[in-house]
Amino acid sequence: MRADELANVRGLQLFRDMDDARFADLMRAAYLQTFPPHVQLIQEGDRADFLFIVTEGCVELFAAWNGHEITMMMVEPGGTFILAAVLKDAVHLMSARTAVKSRILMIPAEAVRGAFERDDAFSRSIVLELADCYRGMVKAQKDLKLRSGVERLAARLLRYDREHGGTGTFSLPHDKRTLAALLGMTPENLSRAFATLRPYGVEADGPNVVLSSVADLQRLAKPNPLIDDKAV
Amino acid sequence: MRADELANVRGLQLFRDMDDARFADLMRAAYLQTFPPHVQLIQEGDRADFLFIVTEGCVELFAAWNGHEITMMMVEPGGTFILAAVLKDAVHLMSARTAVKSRILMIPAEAVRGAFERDDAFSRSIVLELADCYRGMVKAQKDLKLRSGVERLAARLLRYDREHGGTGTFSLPHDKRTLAALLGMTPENLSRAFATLRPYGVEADGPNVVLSSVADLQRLAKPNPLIDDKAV
DNA sequence: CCCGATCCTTGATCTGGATCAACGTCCGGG
DNA sequence: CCCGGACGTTGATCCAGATCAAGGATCGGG
Repeated sequence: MRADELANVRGLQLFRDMDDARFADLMRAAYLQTFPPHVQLIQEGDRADFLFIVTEGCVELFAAWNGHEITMMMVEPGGTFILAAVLKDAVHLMSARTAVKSRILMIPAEAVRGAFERDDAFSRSIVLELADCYRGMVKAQKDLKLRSGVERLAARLLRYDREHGGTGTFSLPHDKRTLAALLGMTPENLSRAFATLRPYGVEADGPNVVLSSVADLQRLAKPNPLIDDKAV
Repeated sequence: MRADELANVRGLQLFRDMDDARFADLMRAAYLQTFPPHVQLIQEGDRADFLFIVTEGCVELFAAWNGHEITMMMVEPGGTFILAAVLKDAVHLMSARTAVKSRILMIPAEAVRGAFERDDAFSRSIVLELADCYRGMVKAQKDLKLRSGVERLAARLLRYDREHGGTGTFSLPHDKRTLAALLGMTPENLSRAFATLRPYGVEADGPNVVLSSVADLQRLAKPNPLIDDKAV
């Protein structure tokens, strides 16, 4: 593991306040591995053997039932996944696969639970991390049930713009097929949604997006911090 | 607070392992109150001032945006809500109202955070409780996105039956209007869904339901522990 | 005992989004 | 340099579920 990667991991909310020695123990037990795109990392229903942390690349969490498949979320660098299952020593509710080539830190579940039992600061950090995960799911649920597809796309574009500094110019973090799945729509409908947003100043050229009339777009998307703000 | 109520609260996952004195402190700071039906307890966007625990009755968590309103979940006796917001000292993402006359234990957020800081066993219990909440949301998301309305109703009926001892006879825990909202459909469509399930042995007479052909219903609902099992 | 309100059901219609199909564009490999 | 496949767009059609409308059933209150 490179020194800068180690520093990045150490700086995550989850590990920030952890005891030095305990953190070193965890890292000693962990594996860092690089995976090519589209490799399945976990399968829903399997026992949770590792806590995963994305250090580079991007991982898709998804779920399937009766032949359908849905995308639950995309995990970006600095993000963790499967924390809840690891702590409960339970079975995965979601599957995971790399979206692109990714570097993933894998910490054995046993080690995580051990640190959770023994390190009080760590167990408190876990609380905050889990609270964030939970609230993220609540927001996703609201987004999905309260807004139409076009509104979801509009709100998402505004969020991406905000996260890129609000310049009105950014490029999509995923390909459109993935973005469609993430927004809970088909690729066809995403395409149509982009077309619908053209009159609202949304110019999409491949992955590059320019928002030339943010005010109009906001009037349509009605962004709400209780749905769209990561930090809230 | 009655002695049996106190014992019930003490027995909850959240408080079970807590230090005796600390638990007494928490209870001393708490208010127990009885509310009539349809009283709004919290408003999304407001600061989280209390952790709520339902001891009797039933509370609906809901969210609104742009004039629509959706039901997020129903909290039954023994259930807690707003834990994540209290711990993060953040704003509510959901509103809450009593569905029926309810007894609610309200613990000041300050006291909860204090206990969380000082009582290691409590902070670990919180982790497990939050993990359950998170996984509950994941399951709800899967249920909603992967199944049709009829399938959701079928799976839900099977779950109610299971929770009532699997006798094939039970009564619905909520009125149909509420059940519809909980399943993410309109009352009209819930009514039609019940009609659709009649050939599968579902006899609904008011709140009373008889499942006369569980196997047929299961073939339709394709229940899956990773969606339908509370305990998983 | 009747009235009005609430809840549920049923029917008719509408619509957002899914599905099916075809086509253009880009890109990597032979 | 050309071919084949992945990806995205657009059009046509279909369907689940929402909406609109109306009619019973039940029940509490005057």
